Amino acid sequence: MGYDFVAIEECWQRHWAQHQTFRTPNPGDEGFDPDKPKFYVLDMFPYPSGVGLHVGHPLGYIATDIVARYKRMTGHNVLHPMGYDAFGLPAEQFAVEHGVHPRITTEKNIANMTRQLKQLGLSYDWDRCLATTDAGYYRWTQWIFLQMFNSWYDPAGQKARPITDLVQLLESEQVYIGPEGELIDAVQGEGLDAIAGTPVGARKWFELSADQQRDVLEGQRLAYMAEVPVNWCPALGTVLANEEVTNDGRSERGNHPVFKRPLRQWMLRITAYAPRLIEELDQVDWPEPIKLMQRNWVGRSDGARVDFAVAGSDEVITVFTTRPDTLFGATYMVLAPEHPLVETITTADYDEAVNHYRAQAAAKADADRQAETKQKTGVFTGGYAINPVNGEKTPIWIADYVMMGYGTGAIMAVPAHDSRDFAFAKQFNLPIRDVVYTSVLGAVSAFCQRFDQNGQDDETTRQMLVDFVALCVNQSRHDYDTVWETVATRRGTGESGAPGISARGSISSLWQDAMDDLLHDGFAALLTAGKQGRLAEHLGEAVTEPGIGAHSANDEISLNGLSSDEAKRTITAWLTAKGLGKATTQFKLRDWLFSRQRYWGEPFPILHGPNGEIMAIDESELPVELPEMEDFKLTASDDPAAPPKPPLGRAPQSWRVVERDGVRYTRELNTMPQWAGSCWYYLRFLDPHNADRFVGDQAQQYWMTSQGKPGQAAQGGLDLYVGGAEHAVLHLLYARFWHKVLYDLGHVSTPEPFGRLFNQGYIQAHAFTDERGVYVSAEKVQEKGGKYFFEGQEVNAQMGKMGKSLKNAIAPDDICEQYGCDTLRLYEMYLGPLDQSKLWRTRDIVGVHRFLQRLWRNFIDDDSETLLVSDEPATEAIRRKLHQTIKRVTDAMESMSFNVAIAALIELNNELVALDRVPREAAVPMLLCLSPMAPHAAEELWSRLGHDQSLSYETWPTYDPAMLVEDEVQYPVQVNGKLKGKITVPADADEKAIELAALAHEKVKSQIDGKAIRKVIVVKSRMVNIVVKG
RNA sequence: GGCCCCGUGGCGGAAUUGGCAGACGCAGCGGACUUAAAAUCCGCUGAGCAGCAAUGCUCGUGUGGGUUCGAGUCCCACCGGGGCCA
Repeated sequence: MGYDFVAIEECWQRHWAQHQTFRTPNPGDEGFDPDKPKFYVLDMFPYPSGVGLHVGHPLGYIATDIVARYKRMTGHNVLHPMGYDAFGLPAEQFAVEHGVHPRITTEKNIANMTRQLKQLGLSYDWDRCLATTDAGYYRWTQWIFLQMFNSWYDPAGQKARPITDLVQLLESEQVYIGPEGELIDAVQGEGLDAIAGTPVGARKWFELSADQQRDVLEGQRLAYMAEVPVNWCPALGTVLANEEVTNDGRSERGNHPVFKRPLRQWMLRITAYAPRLIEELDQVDWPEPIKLMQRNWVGRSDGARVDFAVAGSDEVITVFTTRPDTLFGATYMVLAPEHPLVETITTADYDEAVNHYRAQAAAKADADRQAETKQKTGVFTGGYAINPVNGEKTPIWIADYVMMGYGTGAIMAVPAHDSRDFAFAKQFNLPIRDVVYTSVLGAVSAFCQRFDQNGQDDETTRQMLVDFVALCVNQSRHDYDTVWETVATRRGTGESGAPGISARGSISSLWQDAMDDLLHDGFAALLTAGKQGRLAEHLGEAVTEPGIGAHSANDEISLNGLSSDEAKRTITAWLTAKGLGKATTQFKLRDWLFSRQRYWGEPFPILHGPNGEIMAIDESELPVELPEMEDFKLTASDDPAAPPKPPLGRAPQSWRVVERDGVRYTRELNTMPQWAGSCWYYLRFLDPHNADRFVGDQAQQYWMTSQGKPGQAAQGGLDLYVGGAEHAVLHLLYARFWHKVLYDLGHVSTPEPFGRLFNQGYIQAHAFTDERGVYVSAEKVQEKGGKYFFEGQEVNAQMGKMGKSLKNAIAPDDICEQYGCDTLRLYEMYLGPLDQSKLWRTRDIVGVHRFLQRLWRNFIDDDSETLLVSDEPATEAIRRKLHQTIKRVTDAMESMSFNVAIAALIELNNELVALDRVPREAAVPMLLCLSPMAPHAAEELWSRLGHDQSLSYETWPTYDPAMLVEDEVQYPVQVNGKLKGKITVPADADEKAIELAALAHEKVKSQIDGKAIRKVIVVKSRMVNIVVKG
């Protein structure tokens, strides 16, 4: 009969289901053991797609399953759930095309995916399975939204607080309202004018009308409505978040064009959390690249706000710059075309040109405006601003490379030290003035100041320049006068170069090349540029590196000679003292656009009143269920100006209109984006059936808080979260934000949700294109002599991430049928390191399948079906191999190097092949070691060994370190680092004995014969190295 | 353009973190069993040179330098592939 994987796998999957082997009790439940440490391991939330899984999907699921099974055997309470992120576009599109309600499609897809997952033998606690589309789930998604709606971010306490707290602060006049509706702390008097008493322009709460009071609160809520420029995608009929738009201004889903247009939409105030989203990354154990991507996305930049007075007016242009050290080099200013001051500043002569340009800019997409390759455009306004550091009149331009959405919508342009400003200045002939020098340019500049060619030939001059620069830079010298003396003297004596320069010819020639770049127009040009402080212009590009300040001084301060960091501090302090500016931190992150014009999403728990007032639905009335509808047609359109029409606008009036106290309200017709449901699902898994609360306190505290036990995420949160790197900024950023809000409001007990994150790589596969470049089904491609053919035609082979779009998907169902899921599990893990992308090759599967067959034959006689396991003790050699294997597998489990664990088990199994009977003392631990990876085969053999219970909760085998120590150790002997021979000495030999043995080795003797032994290095139980000379 | 990650046999990949490079698997070659094939079992398999042979020598982890008694591993520069941001 042999290894009958079909029967075995069916049998054990049924067994686990019937015995609820993997049901995990919560604290307080029957069967819960409070003495065990917890381990929460989770896969990223999958979308139940209609085409089902391909073999790339389960890669992470198999890995987490192995970890879950391993952790159960090492005495942890393991929480390992699975569920579905089931709202989203495809089901809705399917509904449009086929008239099937999205709920039906979704349920069907979920059922299929569950079947596929169960077929892989994954040890999920299926009792905890959930879908974001369940009313019992999205009820709490809506509840969390209300938490945000009813909260504000207290900048003083750096945390979210109930909005009622703010009302109290306002009523008690601890907080005033500023002219722009901003909050002003009455005690601290935030703001420049607030020295004592009520700050200028600030109002008290009672001075406001009810409408004004409402507006102030709306302006503070974490969930708020605002008219903002949004990413509008007419083809999808919906708006998108910044994170859902690609670099080239298209939708991430579907690759449709996206346009900017102003719309009144729901927003989440994620920007309030920008500093914490960066800082608190320090608390989690995540791959460094993902942390980096998050930091970059949040985009903190430290700099200064600087005020430029407009000449001949009271207006002030405020700019933000990260390079206040270059302020003396600001030779013009640029406003975004939309900047509100443009009209005031523009003089009559320039009115027409400015208006024309503004109209042009408005028609362009942001992505086009930012593209650096595009030629710079702009027009002069006729106005001038006063540079606060030197009183210079600088012309004010408008240009579309400056955008209203970033910073203040105005910049000071420093063409010498910013590439975009440089290109613009070149285009419009604006002055370019050096104010920061790198060490090389600093030396060149110093040389130009001191040099007078005086009839000397160019070659000598060039050599002097090279020597001067090389001396200054190589020795980091800034005492230019002394260096100048040296070089000048040397020229007089006819010396070709100082020692240390010419002696190191390569360095000297390096400088020659660098100088040649500067001498492209001859000496006179360089000298003039150097003397005038126009080296950047001479070089032909902006010098953007930090360096040493130059040409930057006024009567009160000087930045000359200061490093860029010192210069920034100095000038910022000066600006602050003068009331002309202030140190400021800015973030790239924008607030999260939270409305979508879709049907298949969570409805907002919000009502709109007849006068535009917003009213939240009471918690007790949740959930707001999606209305039944039959017409899901999208109002997609090619016209960017067409107004968005949410499908819920066609919902029955009985749903849309709600009466409260005699007032008719209409429901919010937008729905939440798909990311909403995945922002907190890991919390619902802790207590999925709780009808009274989004998650019970006890469960939340137990599963989310680290008990400081080995293996747990030290900082709390999930102990292991596994998924693809594509969620680096979207899901992981959004979920951290929600979690922090819940934390601030006291609903969860850790500041971070995911203590440890692991990114699995992709599975790649060959993909094939025909001569038109169209992908053809990889299944039907045949190989002949290194070439590939599809239906007789030769096709091009490529590599790509497995998936539908490349037509190279392979379904796990087929592999399971042919080899069994234990083989599939082993193969996927054996492919290579989990975090790397790797190539799928179906023909390699036989390798691990043979391993399972060989294992089976070692345990069970093929003909008689009898057990080939004996109670005789194992030989010393087998016992050693076993303990080595246990160690290797255990270490590999801890580091998730499952490929190495499998290799170790294959080695052990190969040793057993030679035996007639497998000793029980080896068989038992071997099966336990194998069981996380190939659980069905392991369970079956375990039961054949006479056990009547599943091995899922057996204790993980331990190894005896003494068994790893050999009696005799082989040492490689090197001579001068090269392997020359091997010696075998007793394990307890001391270093002297090892050394003597090594020196006595015949081959070594011949190698060191007649040479002086300088040193012998003996590394205990490693190697010996003999260093000889001569 | 900036930042990050990665380059090891014909292929996927190991290498106790600076200490015998190539574990394990695939593919390939040879042998056993078989009427035959499949399956299975045994052996060989980085390259070059020398030798009938056992074996010996040399080279070898993208390239070039460096640190070190010793480098796949650390540092610098470059080349190539991938990712993120502009």
